[in-house]
Amino acid sequence: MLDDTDRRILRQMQAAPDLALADLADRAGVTPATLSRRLERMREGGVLLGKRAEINWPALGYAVEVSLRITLDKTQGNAFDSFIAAAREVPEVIEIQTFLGQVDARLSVIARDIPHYQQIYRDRILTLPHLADIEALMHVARIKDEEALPV
Amino acid sequence: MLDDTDRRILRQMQAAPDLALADLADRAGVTPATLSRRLERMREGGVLLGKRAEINWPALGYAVEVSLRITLDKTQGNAFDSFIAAAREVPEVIEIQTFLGQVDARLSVIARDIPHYQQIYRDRILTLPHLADIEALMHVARIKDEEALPV
DNA sequence: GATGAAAAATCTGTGAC
DNA sequence: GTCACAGATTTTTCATC
Repeated sequence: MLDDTDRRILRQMQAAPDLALADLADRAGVTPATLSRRLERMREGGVLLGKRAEINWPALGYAVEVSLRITLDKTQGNAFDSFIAAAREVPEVIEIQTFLGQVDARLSVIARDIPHYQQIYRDRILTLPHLADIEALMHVARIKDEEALPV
Repeated sequence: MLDDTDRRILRQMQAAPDLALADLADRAGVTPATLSRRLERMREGGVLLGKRAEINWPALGYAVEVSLRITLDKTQGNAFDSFIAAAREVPEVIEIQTFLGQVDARLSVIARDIPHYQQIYRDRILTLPHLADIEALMHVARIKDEEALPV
């Protein structure tokens, strides 16, 4: 379903996502036409989901990022679904992850500064439905190494 | 430094990252020429970091994702730096986040299946330097709502 | 100083081999 | 899979507000 050439393409694409097709083709050792066809195949196969614009939040004035670990009160019907639905509506929540086990979810929240974070926390997080427990961690850095993914 | 037009562009770009420039220009209510110039300005200003290809790991055969919460033994010199440096070298670690506080870092690890995860965990995670404590959470879903970001 | 229209340059996708 | 080309897209130029 996916051969070494495809993997090489994906690897190069992670290492240099903004490259034009011709340059990416060079690096992956194929011609642009081949690359174009393989990308199309991977998009159709659902392996390649699309592109995402990366925004530098601190540069935009959002200096603070906090990771919240959430446990829900699951005694009521669909606590999970209504919690997620409500959390998605909070603009400052930029990421939601859900888990199997004792902890139910993790939210990443961004804010301009600490007072702004406090305000979001009180007004928009603590008011989310079915909360049982929250633990907060102040974020320092996010590191991803695009060149060493297991493609 | 960043006006409403820029914000509108960023917002539309998050909502539909794969759109061609001309279509994006339409939605943001500017001409392609203006859009091109403003994007360039935001790239230079460091607000826009670039585009990133999104890979569907399960479709690629990586069905398991685990979130590891790491506490380090900081009694030795630069535990932090050497831990991060070593973690980056593990291909299956697709994300590293560091924190201020009692918990030091969070790693996202992907694996083909549970036995494969166990193998990575034993051979590549537990061998990382300066580990004091690890807590693992099995990942269920990752949700991001690009249409409700605080741009 | 930034914008819009149109030309110029570049890039992508398709068909033939 | 490759080559060459047509079509589409992006960037730059130039005049304008």
